[in-house]
Amino acid sequence: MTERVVPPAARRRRRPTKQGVVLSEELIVATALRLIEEHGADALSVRRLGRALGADPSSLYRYFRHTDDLMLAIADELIGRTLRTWNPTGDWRADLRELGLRMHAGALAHPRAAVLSSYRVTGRVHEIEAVEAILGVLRGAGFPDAEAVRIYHAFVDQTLAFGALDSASTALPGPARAAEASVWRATYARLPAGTHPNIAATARHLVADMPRSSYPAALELLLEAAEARLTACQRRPVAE
Amino acid sequence: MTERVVPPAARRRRRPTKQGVVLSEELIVATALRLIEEHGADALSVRRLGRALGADPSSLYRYFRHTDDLMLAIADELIGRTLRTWNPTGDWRADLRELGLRMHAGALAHPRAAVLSSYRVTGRVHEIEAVEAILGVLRGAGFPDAEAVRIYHAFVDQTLAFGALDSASTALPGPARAAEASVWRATYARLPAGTHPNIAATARHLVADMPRSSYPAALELLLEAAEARLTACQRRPVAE
DNA sequence: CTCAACAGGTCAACGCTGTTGTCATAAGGT
DNA sequence: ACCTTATGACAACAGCGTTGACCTGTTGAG
Repeated sequence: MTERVVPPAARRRRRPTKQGVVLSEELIVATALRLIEEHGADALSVRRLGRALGADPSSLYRYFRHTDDLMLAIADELIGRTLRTWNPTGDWRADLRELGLRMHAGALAHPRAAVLSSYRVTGRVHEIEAVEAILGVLRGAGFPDAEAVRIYHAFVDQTLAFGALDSASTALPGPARAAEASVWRATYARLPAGTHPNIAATARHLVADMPRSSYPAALELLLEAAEARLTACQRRPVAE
Repeated sequence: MTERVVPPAARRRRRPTKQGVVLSEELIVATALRLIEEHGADALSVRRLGRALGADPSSLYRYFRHTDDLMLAIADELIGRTLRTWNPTGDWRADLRELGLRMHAGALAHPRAAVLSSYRVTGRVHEIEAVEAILGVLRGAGFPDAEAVRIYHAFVDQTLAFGALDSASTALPGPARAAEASVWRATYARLPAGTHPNIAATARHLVADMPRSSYPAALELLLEAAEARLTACQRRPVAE
């Protein structure tokens, strides 16, 4: 088969579909995001997307080689949107905290897309910008290269992983979600101290803490550990 | 439609399939796990599972209402297996590290089940046992109750989140997964220092580090931060 | 020892999915 | 104004989860 997809730069003939829509990579991604948000992750299929766009499903294969390509484009768009609203101040810890919380919030704002795209490495422009920026913050703070990459990796994966996890629970169908929320009060808080001493002793804290996301706390722990390593590095510098 | 699924307790007539197999919930779950292990996550479909069992696909609907039900049964089995092989030694840091790595490995071994079950609070026996055990480790180490719950929450969510994240990437269809692995070498490592100085400077480390899971590193960071907090608490005890 | 009830296996069909080979046509460069 | 070809449309394929209807072997009661 001859290559079906034409690189965006080479596209010139903007021929409308039967229903009068002029397709483009941007329009397709935007429509996909809208579909996901409005009707759930399951609503995203090539056929439904085609219908929503007013085009034949097979037309999309002129823009994306397969559905996976489309997912990567969606993921990159999400990264771009988040990055655009972030302006670092120079304080590495504050900057990373801010970016982490922003990415997490961004994921929660598009739960279904976040779940689908969190685990992809896109290699696209927005992602590259993000990598460059975060590495810049860490190296600027004085982390040696190897350590900077290690912290970067843990930071990014932690943020994406929690984003997907928390998105997944907010995306649960209504009743199931309510049931989950009450388990801590209804089940755990009632366990007798005799059989479950540790749960019983901390029940109050569990009920208060567990229904909320632990991402902020986990992020803080990561930043604390990173700072400790930084001072350790600076006290006794390592050869790279 | 009258209810198709009969509760396991009520099952009595063990009628063999045409190919002579006697079905059961246990056999179905075991076969599903075997399928996933032997032929990858994509190999698990109702039809393939039926074929592997020597039964008509629709027979499975006598045991599970839908595929999700089956996935949850598989997940429950996994939790059980993981807990059963963990025996704490008394060293809180080593014990948490061991449990975290075990849970993560368990998730990776059965990616599909992990992705589906990571964000659910079941409130079932195995889960309760795990909560009690982890809280016991932390409180035994000397963490005050509130801090113990905070650490527990971050620890568990981080483990589940990374388990799901890493599972999701291993569950990618073959070609997509290979593509991801090569992005760091093919795209990132080739960016010029002029436009992307930080990526260029750390390219070597990125290529080496990024294709691997960052969970072990993230876990270590969490444990380090926890230890720091513990010594801080012990130096200046807080009123609870 | 017989026999009716019914649990549980089977069959066929529905509508959905991603994907591709082929064809038609209008846009753009010349 | 023409010719090329980019790009949209169509039809078809195999595979998916799921369900309603049907058939049959097992079972416990009489």
